[in-house]
Amino acid sequence: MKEKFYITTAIAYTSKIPHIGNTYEWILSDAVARYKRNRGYDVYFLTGTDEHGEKIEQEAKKEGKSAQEHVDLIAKEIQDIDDKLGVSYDQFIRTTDKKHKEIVQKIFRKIYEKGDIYKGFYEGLYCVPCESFFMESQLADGMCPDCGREVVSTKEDAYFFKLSKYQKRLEDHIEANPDFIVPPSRKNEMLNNFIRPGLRDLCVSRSSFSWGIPVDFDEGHVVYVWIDALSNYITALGYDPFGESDELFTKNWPADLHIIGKDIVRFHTIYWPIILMSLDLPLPKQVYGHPWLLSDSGKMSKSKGNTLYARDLVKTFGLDRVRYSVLREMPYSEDGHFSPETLVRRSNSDLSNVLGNLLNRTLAMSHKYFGGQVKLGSPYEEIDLRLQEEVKKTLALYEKKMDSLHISEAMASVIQLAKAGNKYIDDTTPWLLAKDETKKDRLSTVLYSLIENLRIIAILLEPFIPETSEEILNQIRTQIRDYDSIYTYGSLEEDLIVGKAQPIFERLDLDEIVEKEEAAEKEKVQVKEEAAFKTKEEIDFQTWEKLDLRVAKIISVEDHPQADRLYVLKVDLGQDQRQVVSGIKENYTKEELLGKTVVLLVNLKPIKLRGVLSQGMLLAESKGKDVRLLEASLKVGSPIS
RNA sequence: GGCGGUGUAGCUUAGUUGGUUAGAGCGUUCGGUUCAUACCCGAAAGGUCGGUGGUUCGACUCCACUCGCCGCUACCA
Repeated sequence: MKEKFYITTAIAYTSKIPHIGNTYEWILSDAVARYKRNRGYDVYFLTGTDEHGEKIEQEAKKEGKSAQEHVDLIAKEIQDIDDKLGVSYDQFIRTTDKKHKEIVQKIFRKIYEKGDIYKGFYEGLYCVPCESFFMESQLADGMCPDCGREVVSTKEDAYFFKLSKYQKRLEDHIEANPDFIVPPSRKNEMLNNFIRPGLRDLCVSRSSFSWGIPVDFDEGHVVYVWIDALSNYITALGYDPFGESDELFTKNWPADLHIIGKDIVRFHTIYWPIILMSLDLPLPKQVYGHPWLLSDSGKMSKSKGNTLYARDLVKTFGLDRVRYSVLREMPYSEDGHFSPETLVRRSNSDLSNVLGNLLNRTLAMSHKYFGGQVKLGSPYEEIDLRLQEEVKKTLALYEKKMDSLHISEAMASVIQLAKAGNKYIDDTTPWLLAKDETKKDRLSTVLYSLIENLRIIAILLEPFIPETSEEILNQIRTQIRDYDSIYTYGSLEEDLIVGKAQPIFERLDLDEIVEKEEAAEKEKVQVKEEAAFKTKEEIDFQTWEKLDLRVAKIISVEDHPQADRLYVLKVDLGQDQRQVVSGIKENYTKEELLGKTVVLLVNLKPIKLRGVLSQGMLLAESKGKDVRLLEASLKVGSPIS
């Protein structure tokens, strides 16, 4: 009987269309899932979407849609991206699925009945006009930091999860199972920052918004999104806390591997295990908090305008180049860097020059010398055995790296084998053998070795570049494609007629691509700017007249004593001087600011910012993180209208 | 400011219990080859392992301090 392997990705949050950095996780998980299948495991691969929460409710409102319409649309897009990336999931779960919602309600009730969830009060300081809660530390002189008015302490009903009850058990489990959280740096982070200092009871219900799964025994409360989202790993399998769970569940739980981003390790290694403990279920065997794929200019985000989308990349470069390069650029534990340039470089060097060319020259020679006929004409010689030794070494290294999730290094080991093939050609000089009729048999063995080598390489590359893997095997025309066959060197059929060489990866011109990308980028930015041109609410002239703007000169600049991103400025208004706190430290040095003539909104209500009084606001143009002060040329103190 | 992470050749990086000349790929330079997608093969140059101090017979590896980046967070009127 095959051993099972249950692997999951985090479910994608459906507030926005994910970029390549988000998408990376699915490719990574897919590579692991494919590898495990190849190794003979009965793999169940789950992915999906996380569709509840206040943020989604707001996002939908902004677009004038209902929450359901919004998530339907995004979930469809996400599934489409998965499909276009060749992600071989077995199930795509949505947290708005009826089944999921019902089971989450049962889970919540089960834990409540057990006494691990209790009803309490969410206490906070509330500013009625602002409709906001604040913590003691957020207050400005005991007043609302937003409007300066009084706040009242309020209590709101809420449910809490007794995390502390399981703290010791969790800590013991993490320590007894060093591979439970990988990489180890993440494990230490969890223990030192969260678990050992003590877990506080977690508020697991919300009543301030409604887009979520209702608590079925208390109207007005919805289940906290993380309880909702994390449960997907068992609801997808048909877990039933009260009755009989589906066979899918009994077979697959506990999960063998949760692959998630390093930012949500906390939820998966603290909250999730405790939920499972409360339900008396076994814990997942491993949680891998993978690093982030950063665009060359930093973490990808829409506001920076350097966003790359998987589908665009696939369209431009083809699926396997994208899969290959994101997986290859990603280290095991540190963030990786990605850009179209790195893709092109990687594709040319590894895929075209090393792999593609090896296939091409091998098949070309086979046809030139034997009409494509494969034969093992003479016994292996020393050099052939050395190549076989290389195969054996590669296999061991590859499996070790794949088993420990060092994907990029596993890939490197296969490319290394392709390089060994290229070297083997240079060492055996088939074109010289071909000139000597008596060495025909020797030549056939050389080519047999090369084709067998390629067959093995193709099989090893399947988890990363499935389309190309198949294409290589097709060109060789071998039917022996199972992973186990590579343990026995020489599984390749004899008397095979290989196909004609077809380039699998054309070389790409970096300059050309960059040019194209830049042109496309420009267009995109333009479109974005046009789309973004929305004005704020109209105001009447009287409102405008209320603004008192004056020309001011900066006469001193000091660092804010308690906030490293703020300056404390003194400005001269002619008849008066003012102190203004401003967050422009990232954009201006002290020297640059000193003496500048700028525009100040002088009748803005004064406020203390981290203890320092600020009497007004400097006007600036801002685009993303780029902030430039408006400079005036008039006399200090002049009003502006 | 708080918490955490990180700093190895021009670039991207490996380094799993501290042990002889710190590995690799890309890039660069030189040489070779022609079966091949002007590709491949070989060689070379390039690192005071951020800095200082300590533990040790011995430190990239452990400890302390320090500098530089990054993330979360406070704060950006």
